[in-house]
Amino acid sequence: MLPTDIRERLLAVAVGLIRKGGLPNLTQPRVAKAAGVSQSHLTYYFPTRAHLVHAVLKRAAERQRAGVEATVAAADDGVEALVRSLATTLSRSENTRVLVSFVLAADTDPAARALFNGLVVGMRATIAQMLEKVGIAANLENVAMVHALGTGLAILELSLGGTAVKPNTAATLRELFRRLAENDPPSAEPAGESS
Amino acid sequence: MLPTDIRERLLAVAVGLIRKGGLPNLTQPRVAKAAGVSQSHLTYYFPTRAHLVHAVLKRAAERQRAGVEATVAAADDGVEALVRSLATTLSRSENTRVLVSFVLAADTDPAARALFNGLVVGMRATIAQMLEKVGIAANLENVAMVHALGTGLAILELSLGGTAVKPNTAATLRELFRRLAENDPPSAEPAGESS
DNA sequence: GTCTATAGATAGATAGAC
DNA sequence: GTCTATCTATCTATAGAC
Repeated sequence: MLPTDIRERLLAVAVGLIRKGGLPNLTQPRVAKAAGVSQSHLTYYFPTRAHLVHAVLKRAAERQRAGVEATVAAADDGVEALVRSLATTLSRSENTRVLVSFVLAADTDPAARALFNGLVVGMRATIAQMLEKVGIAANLENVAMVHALGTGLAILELSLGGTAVKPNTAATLRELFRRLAENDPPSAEPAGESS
Repeated sequence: MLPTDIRERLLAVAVGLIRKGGLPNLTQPRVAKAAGVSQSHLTYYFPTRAHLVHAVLKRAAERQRAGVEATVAAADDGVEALVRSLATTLSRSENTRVLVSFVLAADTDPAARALFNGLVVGMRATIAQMLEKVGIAANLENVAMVHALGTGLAILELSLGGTAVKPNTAATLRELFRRLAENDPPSAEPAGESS
């Protein structure tokens, strides 16, 4: 019941709206109504929609990271457990709607882009931990590959789910991990790679 | 100057709006204005916004496919040429905004989902051609992997472009192709692979 | 801090003349 | 086929009382 209690509830409600209907679903009237306050009271905490979106995405990013971090634990039980846990996380539409919201916001708002930046840095760190746990080199190339593949799979799951061409997320992840594990460390050419 | 001339112009204008500002940028007043017709005349051709979106995405999908198919030609010059061509295509924000528009529309509209379905089928066929040209097995696993990775890279380019954490799209593609080329065909279990 | 009320903008859609 | 005009709904934002 702190003074910030309502602010917290507003954020929680707003994150829920994004998770259920994406960024287009995040409107001030809807947030206010779902939180049980007047619309102008929402404005009291978040003067403009941009403020609201920024705060909500920040909050959503934390939740998103927590979700992926939870799957790190699964890596303790080996690659197959990790694959399954990851596939489950990537298949959740709610999570991907948050991702897409970031993409939309980042495309038009530099502040949102910076936020997404931070989320990505965190994601990469988490992915690096995963790879180490299952004995795959956690270098930049491998982390980038897993990150990009995971991103793509999540997007495809969201927009193809329930159709005939729906991606086999678990199988694709399994394949990638197999190849990353089998290969020698990505051998740089004679001169070596800089970045 | 066919009777369908204006309809075509409307579609062309609408695709441009999506490529420049994504689906949120596609509004009826804007399409009508940019095409130089009245808003109600737009309605004459596309009675509702859903009709418009459907027609526009269909048109955009053709353009999208054509873009990726153009990169197939690059595969004739070897993997490195293909990698560069692909990376360029995936880095174009305009192309990715079309992709994101499909994702958004598909998430709420079954008709859009079906359209995206068709686009994906075409994409996969094109990717299979690419792989064959550069001597990589064009099986389902490899095609799915390239498709998902490309999708993820495009998304990350759009939302991280110009930042410190921007993905190295070409390098990541190169890495994947290297690994796909090196590995033996994804050995199926004893029984062999069916489809 | 919290509200009611409302202004101002824009979008989607319809009516009806030419 | 093409237009003007308008209706309705929704959203963002502000004013001002308590």
